[in-house]
Amino acid sequence: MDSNALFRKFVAFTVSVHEMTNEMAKEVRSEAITLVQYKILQYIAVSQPVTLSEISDCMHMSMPNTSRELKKLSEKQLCEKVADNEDRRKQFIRLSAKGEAMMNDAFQRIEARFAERVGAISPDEMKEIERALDLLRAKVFY
Amino acid sequence: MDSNALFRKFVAFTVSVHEMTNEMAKEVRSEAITLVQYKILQYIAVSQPVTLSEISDCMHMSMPNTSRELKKLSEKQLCEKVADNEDRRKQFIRLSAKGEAMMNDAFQRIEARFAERVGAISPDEMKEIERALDLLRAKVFY
DNA sequence: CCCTTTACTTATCGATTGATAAGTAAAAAG
DNA sequence: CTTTTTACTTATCAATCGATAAGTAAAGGG
Repeated sequence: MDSNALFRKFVAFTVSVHEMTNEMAKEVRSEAITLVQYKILQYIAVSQPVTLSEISDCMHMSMPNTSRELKKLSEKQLCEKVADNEDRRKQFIRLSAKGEAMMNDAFQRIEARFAERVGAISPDEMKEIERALDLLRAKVFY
Repeated sequence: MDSNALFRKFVAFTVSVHEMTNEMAKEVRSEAITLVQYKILQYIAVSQPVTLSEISDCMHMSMPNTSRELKKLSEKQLCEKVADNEDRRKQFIRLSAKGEAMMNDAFQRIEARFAERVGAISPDEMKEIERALDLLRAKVFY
């Protein structure tokens, strides 16, 4: 297998990942928030505490737009901003209790779909999948 | 490792995939098209020929919106619709020569970034990555 | 042959989004 | 101690997008 064929496989793979995650996000997200806001909450949930700049970088949104969306999420009481005492320009952003509840609910529902999809897998298979995720994250999607 | 930990890893993984692919799409896509249109072209490139319904399903867009975006892409002469002789309600959608050229250019640039990222890998590592992609596609992202 | 379903189109409308300009306040650099 | 840079905010505006209603034309089923 040459490098070009591997690359084609990589592209097709990313298309599949997008298809599946978008499907899950659609099923799972509350109607109180938009898809963009859901993705921001998901990122915060996975990486908290985060700064606004980090969200902006990771989501590839401009700072003004990130700030606006975060304001909306704060107004909906789904996340909180805590000033950094070391550097008062910065703020650490975390999910609020309500945000945690919403995301836990969403994650549980995705997890149910994930479990259903992965099926009754053996511990060996689980390890295999885990190793594959680790490998790709380390070498490709870092 | 329990199933929940694997699930968390899965979520973090999908966030990474999104981050990387969005970054690449931003770098690579022509300003003549929107991000949504770029993703549609990418899907067509990987799966052609496709029907409008398939694009609609895979991209999780409604048929009217898919039809509209496809019309825009046709007007830009980036894709073509060919009626199916078996079932004249259907149409097969393909990239036009211009669309192929645009996507080949985009893919080449992504491939360069991919190669840079994967680095000078050994054939063994390449096989490992390939197997990981295959495994995850078969068991998780199908 | 009619009725229903499938595949797709056209049109409309409000909400979300992205881009940009301009500003604040704190930290770091000179 | 002034200047610059960093981190973030506020405001504005057009473009895009998602959702919905209504329609066409071909295929399939009874």
